[in-house]
Amino acid sequence: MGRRRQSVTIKHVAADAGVSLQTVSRVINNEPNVRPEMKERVQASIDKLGYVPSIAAQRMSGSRSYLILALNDRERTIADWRGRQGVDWVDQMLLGGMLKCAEYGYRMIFELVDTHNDHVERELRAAIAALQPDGVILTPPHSDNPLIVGLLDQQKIPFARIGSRGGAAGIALTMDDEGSARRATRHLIDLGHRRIGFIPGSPEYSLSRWRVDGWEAEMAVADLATDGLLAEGDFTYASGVAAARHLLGSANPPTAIIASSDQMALATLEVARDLGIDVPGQLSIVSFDNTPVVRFTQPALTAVDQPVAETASRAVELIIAAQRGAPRPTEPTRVQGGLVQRGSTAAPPVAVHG
Amino acid sequence: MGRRRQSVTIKHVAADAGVSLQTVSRVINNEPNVRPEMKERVQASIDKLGYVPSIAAQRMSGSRSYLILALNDRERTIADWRGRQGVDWVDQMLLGGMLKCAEYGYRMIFELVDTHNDHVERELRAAIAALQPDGVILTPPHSDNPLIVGLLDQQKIPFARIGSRGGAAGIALTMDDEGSARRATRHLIDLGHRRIGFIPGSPEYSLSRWRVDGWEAEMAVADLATDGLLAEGDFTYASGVAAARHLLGSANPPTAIIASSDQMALATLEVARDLGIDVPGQLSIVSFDNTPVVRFTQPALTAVDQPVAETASRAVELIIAAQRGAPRPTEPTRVQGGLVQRGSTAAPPVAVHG
DNA sequence: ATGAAAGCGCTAACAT
DNA sequence: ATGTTAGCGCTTTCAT
Repeated sequence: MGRRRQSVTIKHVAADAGVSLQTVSRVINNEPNVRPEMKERVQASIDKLGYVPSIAAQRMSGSRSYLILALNDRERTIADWRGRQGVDWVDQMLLGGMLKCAEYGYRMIFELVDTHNDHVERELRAAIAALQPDGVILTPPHSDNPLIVGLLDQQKIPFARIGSRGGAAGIALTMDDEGSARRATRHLIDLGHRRIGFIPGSPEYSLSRWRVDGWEAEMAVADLATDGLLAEGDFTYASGVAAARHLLGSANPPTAIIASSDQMALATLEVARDLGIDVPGQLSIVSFDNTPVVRFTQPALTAVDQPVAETASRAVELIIAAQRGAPRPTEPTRVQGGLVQRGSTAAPPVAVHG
Repeated sequence: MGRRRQSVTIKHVAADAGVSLQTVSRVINNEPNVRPEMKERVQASIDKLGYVPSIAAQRMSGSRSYLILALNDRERTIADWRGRQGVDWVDQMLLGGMLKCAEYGYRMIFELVDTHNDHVERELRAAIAALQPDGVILTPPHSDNPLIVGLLDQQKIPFARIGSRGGAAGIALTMDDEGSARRATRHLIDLGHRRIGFIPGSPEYSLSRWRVDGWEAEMAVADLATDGLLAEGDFTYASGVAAARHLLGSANPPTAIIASSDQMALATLEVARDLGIDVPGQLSIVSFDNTPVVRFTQPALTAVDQPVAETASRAVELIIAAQRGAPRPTEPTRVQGGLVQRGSTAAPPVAVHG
């Protein structure tokens, strides 16, 4: 295919309005030092000609690229897509991030990078060199990858770290994991549960720990023991099966289980079914994520809703603000999720004796 | 934030290798007229310095942008995201399209455009002017929108039309809707069904008609009547409820229903439950899409799997080929889907008499 | 087979 | 408040 040239350029607008290129540029970028009447005249020409600045040219002259790069873990994301378990993390990121970008005239470009690869840094460097994004959004586990964080910091590219409490660099945002875990625990305690088990996520994710912290804190407040109630998990269905078997097969099993992912909650439900344990009659289950499928199980699962879209949206806003010179927030932005109550939680079975 | 300059440019590489900019450019673009030894030397410098060409600069000088624009319907896509019904169309497009793009060094940018808006053309023009994409992927209903198709054709941008049989312009790809409908119908006929109802999708989508065609054709082959068996639908749950009520409430109701979307199939299942009709004992259901949730219903739904990822992948390949001068395919590319059999289909109830 | 020069569309820096 | 100039990083001419 032949070369494609811009049909309407800043030159055309300048000629049409009878002003210099610079004035047009000033109008486009909302810069000061343009008389209102001048601005109007230029805007009229822009509208008339249907002029839209070329992002490539803008970027070339040292300005913004109007591109925000969203980085997700390759392995996990592809597994989610292929698995077709209805994991809608990416959709929700697009919903929040892309739409917010559009409001500001930015675009979001999605990129997969493998955290466990030796080439992470090279991959990221390549993406940055090729696209010259104005900002980067990191999701777990990238958010706490020192190689990635260090590179971005060094290159002075504003970046958001979703699911991280941050540190010296970047803009940290969390979905209030500790608070969510506390609310889930509180919900179960309020229903009368005393023995509440917890299946954590992969230790590679900081948020896994925070959720455990939340559960422990709320249990402590209610003066409830947690011994033998913390299983092991890594977000996957398989790990959920093992964890649920472990918890439910113990001498003094819990009457409620909080799982750090829908997949593990689904696994817990399945294990309970296998063991002839009625949900929610004999066992209550709360899950994390609230992906679409949890509404279709029998019973539907009570779940912590992760505000992914809202968080992505905030990340975009914060990046654009940073790009415009806003100071780096000192505290992590905490976007609070909700607890959606469904059929999997109820009062515990009546104790036979004290 | 200050201006961000490319850290390693073609100049650095040229200096390091001791050649002209031009030679480096030739190596990058795999152009002829470079001695192998020269090429090696340049490549060594590129690797050493970690050089990656700036897409913006490449685009500026009249070359490719390495950007492919995927256009989805705004209203529908946002509704899917917000609805959180597990519609994973976007995920599957990314899975197929993005990964294929990556293979060729391209990026996919996702954009929402409102087909029903008077400004479609302006919106699209703006996106094209801003991004200068090397190709565009259209999904229904954009694929058959004459305004969009016309604009793209006129601008000589290679574009794929998913879910369209095409016409004078663009590269048409279908998911073999007619064939899939035939296979679904055949599956039910083989089980012994004679009265098979059909709930079509929105008439705004050409593929809705093709599916009806497939069903009618297969019914005709088996010498079965279709009178009173075609309902009305528009893909939504609500329309599915109305259609299912209509079909199941008729004097001579079908023993099987094919729904053109999972949502309508879900609705049919719900209506059957309300009416005390056992699935699959008294009624078989086949759905279209095979989104994640259909595995979690009771019973799980037999479904036509739409090869979205594969189709997006093919679209990218065809666009890149076109961009490199390949002739436009004369026939639509047909990517065949599969029929996933689950618990919602079985033999019809035994007839009381003839 | 290689190099030099011109220019893509835009903005930063410097005039006026 | 507006205009002029230079140059971003690269590819396309057009030399050699």
